[in-house]
Amino acid sequence: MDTLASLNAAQKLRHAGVPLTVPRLEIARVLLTEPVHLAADQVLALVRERSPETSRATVYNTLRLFREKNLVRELIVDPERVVYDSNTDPHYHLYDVDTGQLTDVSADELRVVGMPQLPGHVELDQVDVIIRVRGKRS
Amino acid sequence: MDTLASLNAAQKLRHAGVPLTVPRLEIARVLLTEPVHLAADQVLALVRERSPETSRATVYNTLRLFREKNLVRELIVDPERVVYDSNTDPHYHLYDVDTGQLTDVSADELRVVGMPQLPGHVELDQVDVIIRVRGKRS
DNA sequence: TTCCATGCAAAGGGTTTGCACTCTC
DNA sequence: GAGAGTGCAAACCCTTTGCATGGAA
Repeated sequence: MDTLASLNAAQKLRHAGVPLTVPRLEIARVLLTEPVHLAADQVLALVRERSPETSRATVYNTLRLFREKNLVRELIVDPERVVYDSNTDPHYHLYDVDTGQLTDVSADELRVVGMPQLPGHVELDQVDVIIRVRGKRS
Repeated sequence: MDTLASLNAAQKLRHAGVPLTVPRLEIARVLLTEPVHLAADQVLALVRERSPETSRATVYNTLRLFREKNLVRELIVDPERVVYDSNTDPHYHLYDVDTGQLTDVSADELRVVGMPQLPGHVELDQVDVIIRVRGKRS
């Protein structure tokens, strides 16, 4: 239900300590009410369906803010564009390089074994696993 | 030794079925004589040290060609630029998001367990693992 | 001569920046 | 009224493209 979904989005923003504004709520509604993989331009287009005056800069600013607050995760799978993933739990990805389709792979299903020891001056940020597939060439 | 290194590069090109040209040899010398991680612009700069007339377009064309011939591997770790890796054996990467430093992690050391079954219409291209680290925030 | 490769410059596309305006506390 | 957030447009940067020239088979 739309109202409930919007509520959840607002709650997530508050919980993350993000001051509420109209554009942020609209972006959160698009991005944070269900698990999605969206590029910035797709977010902009979806937000503009309801708030046509929303600016590109605001979307980019907000996406950066959401990332800093760990509300979304950036996926670097394609040099063309960054994809924002609203699932911030540890998980991995299957990426079809032909279609651009991204699919989650749960961390239960797939594990990374034998993590190397890290240099002393750094700490782990995150582990990305991208299983790249393509249409069969037969 | 430079002559030998260049020879190896030329041999790799021949073995891959890539017709030899001066720019290709220069690029191969930079990229294929030892394991490196280089962005296109770095390749261009290094090549121009010896062949200042080399064009950007030729470098990009050649990098694409080398990738198609599996002489190099593209690493998508940073939305800013694509990195070319002259190590085409299966292996993974440690990436310092603060410094941009890339380090190889061998496939002996680290394993990906529990590969999901792929949809019938696709085939595996490659598996990327990027361990993202950052400087410790004391 | 035909085709491929190269160089140069300009275009393209995603992202960021500068700046003025508005709103809020 | 100070600071944050927004919108608009232009700037930016990496990469690709168009096109004319030059060489190799």
